[in-house]
Amino acid sequence: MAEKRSYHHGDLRRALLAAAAEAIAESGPAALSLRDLARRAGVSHAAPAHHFGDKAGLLTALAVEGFNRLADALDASRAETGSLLEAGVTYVRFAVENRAHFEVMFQPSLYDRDDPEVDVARQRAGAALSAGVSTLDEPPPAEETRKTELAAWSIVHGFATLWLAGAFPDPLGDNAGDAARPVIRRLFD
Amino acid sequence: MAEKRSYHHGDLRRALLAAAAEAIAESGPAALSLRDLARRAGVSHAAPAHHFGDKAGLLTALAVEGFNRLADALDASRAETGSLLEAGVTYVRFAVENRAHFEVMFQPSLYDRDDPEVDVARQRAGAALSAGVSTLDEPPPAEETRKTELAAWSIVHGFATLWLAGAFPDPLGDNAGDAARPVIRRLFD
DNA sequence: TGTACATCAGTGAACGCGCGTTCACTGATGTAC
DNA sequence: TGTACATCAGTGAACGCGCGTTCACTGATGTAC
Repeated sequence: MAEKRSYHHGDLRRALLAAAAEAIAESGPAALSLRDLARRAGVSHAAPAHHFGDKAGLLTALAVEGFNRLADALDASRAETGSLLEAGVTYVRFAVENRAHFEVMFQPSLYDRDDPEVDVARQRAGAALSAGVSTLDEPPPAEETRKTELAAWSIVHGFATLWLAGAFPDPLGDNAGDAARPVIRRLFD
Repeated sequence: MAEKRSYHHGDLRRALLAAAAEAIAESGPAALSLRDLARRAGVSHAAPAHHFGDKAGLLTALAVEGFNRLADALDASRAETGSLLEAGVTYVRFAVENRAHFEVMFQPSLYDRDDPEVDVARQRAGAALSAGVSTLDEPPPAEETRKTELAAWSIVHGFATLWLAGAFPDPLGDNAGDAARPVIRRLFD
């Protein structure tokens, strides 16, 4: 865990973000405390303030990281499959594999939604999402494109959210992406 | 506000639930404290414990109330319109009008998900949701029914969640239900 | 290659605050007779 | 109709705890010469 023991951590910022994601996955974003974070990272309790100022600053950084990861995943999916259905599956998989980031991203009261870095990252993700609709075999007419985007976004976001909340009564297996595929497909039949 | 001033409140339990919904709508479920609740209801800080034990107990009661309200709304919608599309609109409207309940209901780490009252209320809501699918003009074949249910639930849940999070970049008006209608319709075209 | 100095990351003690919880209490209500 | 008593809802003082924040500090790193 702590290979080199020195006064300076070396990469504390990254370590704190990772610790935050871990803590949030366990107990939710609101239960997070900077002191607990410092404990997890093995530094003094005042250290996190050096990098993020306060909790909102930390969560802002986490949101930026999350939106960028989502954009990366969607771009990669589009490059590989060129399929809106698979982009949707990717979205669901992202949410489950990056639960903490996902939860923070869509709870903007927790962070500084007007932060310019957040804005850039969110727009990247939004563009990656929109690009997926153009990959449809029969792209909808222009005036319908927006509704299709919203419908696609809603169905994958809803599925991911319900899955993470444990809301589905019957077991759907342990792979959220695979479970989502036939459900999302109904939108395009 | 406080018409009759007496030692006994009369309906403190209900007043506390209403105060909780108000506080949660303002700052989220995690920021809720029993002391703040007592302040809002104008009683001593130790009073809430009499009715709910602790915070989880309070949120459990709120979740029960929420699932029952949702079931009531869906049942009423089905009785009036017999339309799955309108049931979806009702779901979205419920989420926006009962934001605090909705947020708690789908964050089961906050309350006692195994509470028998919660279970009953949740099953009521689930049944009301499923019943909507049978109102489709062309009900899907049996083996497809479940996927249609999940798709319908996902799209309305996702739309509601994204709306509440303020995630939609462009303005969609101030009526969530009306904004959702054409989006949900895409699932049934 | 060596020295001096500025900069910066992280420390640790101290503080005040709101919280949940406990507990002996008090005031109101309901019931038995 | 009246009295005694049990029950229960709500009180308020007290406690210990983890938190965020502040601040003088210390150790490591980088840079100028």
